[in-house]
Amino acid sequence: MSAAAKSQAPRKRMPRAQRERQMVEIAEIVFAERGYSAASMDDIADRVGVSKPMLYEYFNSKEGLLLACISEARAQLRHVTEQAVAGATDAQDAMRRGLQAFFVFIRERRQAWALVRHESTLIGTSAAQEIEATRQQQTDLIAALMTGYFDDADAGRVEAAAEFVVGGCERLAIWCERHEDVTPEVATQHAMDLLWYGLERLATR
Amino acid sequence: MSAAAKSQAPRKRMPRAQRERQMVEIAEIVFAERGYSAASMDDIADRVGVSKPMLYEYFNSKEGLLLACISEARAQLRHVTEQAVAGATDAQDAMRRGLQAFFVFIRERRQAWALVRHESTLIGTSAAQEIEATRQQQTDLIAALMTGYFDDADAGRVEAAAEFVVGGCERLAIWCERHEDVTPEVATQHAMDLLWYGLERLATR
DNA sequence: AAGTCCATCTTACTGGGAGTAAGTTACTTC
DNA sequence: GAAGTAACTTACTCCCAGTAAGATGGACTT
Repeated sequence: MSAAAKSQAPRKRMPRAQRERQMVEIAEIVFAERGYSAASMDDIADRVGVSKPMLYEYFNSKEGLLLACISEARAQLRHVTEQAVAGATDAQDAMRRGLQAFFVFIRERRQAWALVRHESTLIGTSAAQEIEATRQQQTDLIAALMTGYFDDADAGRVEAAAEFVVGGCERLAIWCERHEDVTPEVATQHAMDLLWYGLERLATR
Repeated sequence: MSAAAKSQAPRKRMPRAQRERQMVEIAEIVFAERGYSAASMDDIADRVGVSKPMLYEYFNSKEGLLLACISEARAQLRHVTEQAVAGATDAQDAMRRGLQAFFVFIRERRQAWALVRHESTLIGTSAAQEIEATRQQQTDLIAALMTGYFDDADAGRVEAAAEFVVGGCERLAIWCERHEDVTPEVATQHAMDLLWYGLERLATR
């Protein structure tokens, strides 16, 4: 065995929970850098320093592993957004804080965000559902916020608006990635400008 | 060979262009119904009534075939949107017509739309680029429309708004799929309401 | 009408990665 | 220190994307 063994610590055993966390952590990196289908379970297993059947023991399938990664990211996103909105004084403030939290999150956790962005291949599978559930979570948060702060009783309209906001922010976040100079603050400002006052005031004819 | 042979016409030869069209048509169906990764090239080849290497001869790879499907859909979307916006009288009218064309398109061409929705697996690959290019196309159309009709000289703001609109509409379209009763007209109305006048007028505190 | 050319098409394979069966090792507990 | 079990491994199978090499039929020439 070579003298310069990379992590030749004789492969310690570790409790399931800890190993799972480690696997998810590394899988997130590999999925994000190679893409879901190009990533191989053998590769992930190697990097974790464990054999492939362990991954299957804990996550059942490649998709199950992806799912765990997405769930993790989703929980974090939920947490930061709820925290941010909690102290808001009015509707505009709440919206601004929520948007800001989102844009900060996706900048700080690019890899996790990439998992959601580079949607799964898997129509009708649980991973696709999990990604949709993440959006649903954000949509619900926004819809609840609107229902709390706004007068409009039309549920359809509130839902539609919430969906629109989620989709718009997702796109805007991707746009931000192409423009290094656009900070979360600027992104938030753009979104608020549009969302709050609309396009009408810009129209000249 | 069975008497009830499904399409036992002795497998006619046909010119490349025509065969390609047929392949794309069938691939679109199979990708949409099975999902990209679950769809197999053997299956597609069978349904076309041709052997697998023909698919590779014409499209080089599975991803190449997907790419052809997406390009096709993209061209169609571009066409209907441009046609719709062409006769507009003012900014609001242009936006409304464009949105309407989009929502009609995705209702009428669900399969094609599903290809774009169920994003590829393939980070950094040409199929992912092609999907992004489709969004870019729509973003550019909207940005051009805004630049033509609005006063705002800030390019960043116009781009951000266009991105937001594209993302919002994409989400709204998916929301529509879950609500059979939401017609393209209603979807357009929701989008216009939000986009044009913003949320401010709804806020009560 | 027979020969030549090449686009269309086929059979029969390789390689790689997802998923698994069955067995092995180290830690805990009595 | 023996038993029991959680953590782990080796060594496979099978499926599917992609390919090498060759067969076939139609169009065009002479």
